[in-house]
Amino acid sequence: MGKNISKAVVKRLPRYYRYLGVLEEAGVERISSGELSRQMQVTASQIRQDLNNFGGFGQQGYGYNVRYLRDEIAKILGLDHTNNMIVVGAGHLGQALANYTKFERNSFHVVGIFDVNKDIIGQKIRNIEIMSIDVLPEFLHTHDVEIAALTLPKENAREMAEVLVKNGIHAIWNFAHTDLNLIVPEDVAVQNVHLSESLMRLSYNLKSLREKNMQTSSDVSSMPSEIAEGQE
Amino acid sequence: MGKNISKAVVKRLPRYYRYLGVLEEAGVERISSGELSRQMQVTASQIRQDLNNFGGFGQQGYGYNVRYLRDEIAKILGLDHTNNMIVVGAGHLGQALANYTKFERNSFHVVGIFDVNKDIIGQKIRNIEIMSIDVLPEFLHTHDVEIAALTLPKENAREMAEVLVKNGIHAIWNFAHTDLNLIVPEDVAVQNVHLSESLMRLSYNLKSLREKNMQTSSDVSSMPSEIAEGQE
DNA sequence: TAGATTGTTAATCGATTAACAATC
DNA sequence: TAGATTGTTAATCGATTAACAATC
Repeated sequence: MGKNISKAVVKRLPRYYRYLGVLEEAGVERISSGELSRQMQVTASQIRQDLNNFGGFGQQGYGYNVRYLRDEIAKILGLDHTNNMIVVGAGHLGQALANYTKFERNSFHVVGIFDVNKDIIGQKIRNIEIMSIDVLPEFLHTHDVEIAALTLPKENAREMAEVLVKNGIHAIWNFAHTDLNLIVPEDVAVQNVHLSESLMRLSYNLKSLREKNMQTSSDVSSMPSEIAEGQE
Repeated sequence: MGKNISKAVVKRLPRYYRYLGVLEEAGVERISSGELSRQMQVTASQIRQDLNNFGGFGQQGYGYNVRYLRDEIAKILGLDHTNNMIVVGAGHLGQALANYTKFERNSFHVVGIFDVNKDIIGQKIRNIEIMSIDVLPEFLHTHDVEIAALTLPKENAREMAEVLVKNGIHAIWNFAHTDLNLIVPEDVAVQNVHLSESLMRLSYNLKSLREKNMQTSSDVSSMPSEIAEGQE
């Protein structure tokens, strides 16, 4: 129990969950690690290793029962009960998150939205009123909130993270372009979504694919094939 | 040239870039790998190894010039020239991306937004008109577009990815809850932002921190200290 | 010059893949 | 039972960290 699961494994779990959902919807009852590995483009070995971190969910000669395995992963991820979430920062991104109804299928329910901007306080997003940051502490003490999505500019994010933690939040979904690790005690989980950084990685990959293509095409045409092979 | 850089390194580059930006704004001229490692909470060794994949940017006995290093990383990431981007899908998330002006500081400019919904076609977001998907191919042939952000429901995402690729897009920023790898040829870069999966990882981490805390607190109180230590 | 710090090689660590005995 | 496929151990691969000679 409580075995330390590597970050790499945790990163892959939601993807397994997604593929199993697609299979279940398609009416597939059982699947082998081999077949799943083909669909997901990973090795069957990795799938079996990953799952066995949490227990033996399969059966020799049969494979895995899709519905059962999916339910087990849901439990592992904490999707077997409602997770209430607040959104702190009602800018465009915060509003988009609050509007995204599909989170609810995965147990995540937005129960409050907060902002400092007086002009938008009182507006409603899907029946959820935008409230003033001033009432946030009281809200947290009177409601059962698991997760806070933080969509503020980086200037205000750290300060707000401290307020959240002080008022009992133990999970921060951080969209601000700053690191909270130094701010937040170690019993608080932080998951970063740094969109700018994701975009930069895309830009890097675009660039390096271009360079690779230019290189290989010129290699083939202008170089003796021996050297071209050597560079491959 | 064209050395294959590991994914792990590419993932860290934008974070270096961010920290160097903060340092430059603060007027810091030079920094050693040791000092940067303290601020970023990584090892100095890793910083030096990472940077040396791309060349020797430092100087023995001095460290790294902040402005110079930042500019070099910008070049590596392709931020030294304008990257035009379109947003395909003008839902809440697509609109949030189009509204996010800070991408521009990093060279990313939204030059078009597309949707199928006739009701919103013609509306403007920051001077950028929402256009019909029907005119997308023509737009791509008459404009210089590097990147397409894909913010459609998963049902339409794959089909649209094919259209984008057919019309010359080589970089897709994928927000749809589906994998495009099988759809897209290998000279097209795909960067996934699966928000639901990120949220699930947060939920997992929250859960496992809770379990760990419960465990250690009960260990200390109820077990002989030898065993408690052994489990630490 | 002496001190500081890089660039780079070598050692360690962890994650992935392969192999196969166990077993349904 | 025979065939299929898991669970798990062992082998390989890659990434991180440590160490230190080179050098500013």
